[in-house]
Amino acid sequence: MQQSIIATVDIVLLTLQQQRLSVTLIKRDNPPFQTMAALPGGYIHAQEDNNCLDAALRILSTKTGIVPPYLEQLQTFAGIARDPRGWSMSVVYFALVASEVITAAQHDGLVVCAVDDLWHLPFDHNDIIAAAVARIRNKSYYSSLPCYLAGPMFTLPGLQKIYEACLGESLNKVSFRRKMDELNVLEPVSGQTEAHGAHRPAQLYRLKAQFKNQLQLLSRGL
Amino acid sequence: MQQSIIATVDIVLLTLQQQRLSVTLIKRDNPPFQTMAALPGGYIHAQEDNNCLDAALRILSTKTGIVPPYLEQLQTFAGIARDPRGWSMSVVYFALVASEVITAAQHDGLVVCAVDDLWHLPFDHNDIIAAAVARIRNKSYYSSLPCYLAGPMFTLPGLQKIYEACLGESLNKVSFRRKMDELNVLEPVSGQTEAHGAHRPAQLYRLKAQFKNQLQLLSRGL
DNA sequence: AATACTTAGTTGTAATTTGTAACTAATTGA
DNA sequence: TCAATTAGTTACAAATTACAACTAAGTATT
Repeated sequence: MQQSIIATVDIVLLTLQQQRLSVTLIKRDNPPFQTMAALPGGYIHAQEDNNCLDAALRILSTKTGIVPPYLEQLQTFAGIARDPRGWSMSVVYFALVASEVITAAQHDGLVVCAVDDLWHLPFDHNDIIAAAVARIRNKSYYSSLPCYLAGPMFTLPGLQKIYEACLGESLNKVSFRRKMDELNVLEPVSGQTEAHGAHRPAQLYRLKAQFKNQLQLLSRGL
Repeated sequence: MQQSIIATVDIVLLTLQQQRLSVTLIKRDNPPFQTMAALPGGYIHAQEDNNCLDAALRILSTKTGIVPPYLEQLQTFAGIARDPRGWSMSVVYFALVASEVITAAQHDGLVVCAVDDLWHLPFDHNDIIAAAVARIRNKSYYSSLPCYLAGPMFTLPGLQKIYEACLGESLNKVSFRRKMDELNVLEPVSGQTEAHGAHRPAQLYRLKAQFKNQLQLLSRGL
């Protein structure tokens, strides 16, 4: 009745490059689709991975060297059609990082591509990325999720641009600031401002300590 | 590197009994936890199940005889601690049905229990049910999801009671009707009303045909 | 048959929320 | 000193939402 199957974890690592929502791909080392760029992924190790989140963190760390501040289970994809070797199953996570983190990761074969410019990818990775983009778009309307695409410090005008890139539409300045205020996840960095050119400098903000690493919350079951 | 694992599918089959959100459990036939009530579940069959949704439908049909009008992937649970036999992984779905459907299903060992009255269940099934309840609570604020807990025909005052049971709070009559109107998923059953006692009878409504079975939409990829 | 009673459904208005424009503030360079 | 540009605030208009009071439709009672 029961049967053994191979389960993998794939991660949609999203970031912002040139104000565009982008996904991180890796050139594949092994067949099938060897040398082609695809989502970072790997097998679940039942001995060492306490759960799928651990597997996602391990794989992401091994293949990219990145520990993301935000990681959330997206969906599990399974079926006969997604892998030429036959029936397969993948638990997919999506992660958010600032682009500097990807730039700093000196791993070989990393490709960052805007999600709107993607070519045809191996497996069902186009579908998976589309699902991840839909999820972040939707959550950007009411959550602080896009903050994890910003660096450790950012200005409100800068953060607004990030939200606009996620949502694909421009936002009203006052409404945006009201929403961020209600979310209550930001704190001003006292005395710190960001000057750039002949203008009034903007106040710098950062995530409050308790929101800096969403992984801590996840491991505590929230 | 890669290793075989056993993957199961569990289903949180929710319904409304005496205006209370309730879950359907089945007495277990086999160890571990033999004879104890737990979520309906079973092994994924890679040959016959095109994807996990198919597996969920097959298991639900086999164990309860029910084909639910609404079925959605909830989350995948994995880890060492959830099963005494060791590391395990389960793709969990949640389904919604009218209570008449469960009453009509003449399968042995079915137990329907209000989610607020649950005792300690085997495996991590309490956690799983809590996640399902959180999902439906949240979605009830903006979606037509609770409609699938009603029978084929229902009145607006009756549907409001269902929404209130899902949300755990009372709703304003005018606001509720406005929301349902905006959702645009209901149609009046012409000339049909439901009389009950010495009062003005209420108009009967039903889901528009295209929303009657959400499974069709899912299999088309929406 | 008139009326009291109860629930269904609608209408009008108050309260709240959201969106916009116009203002003030702060900085640099001419 | 002032023009230019972006940051941030304030005041108000528009839209949405919540509530209360009303009308409608049925049965039971007198």
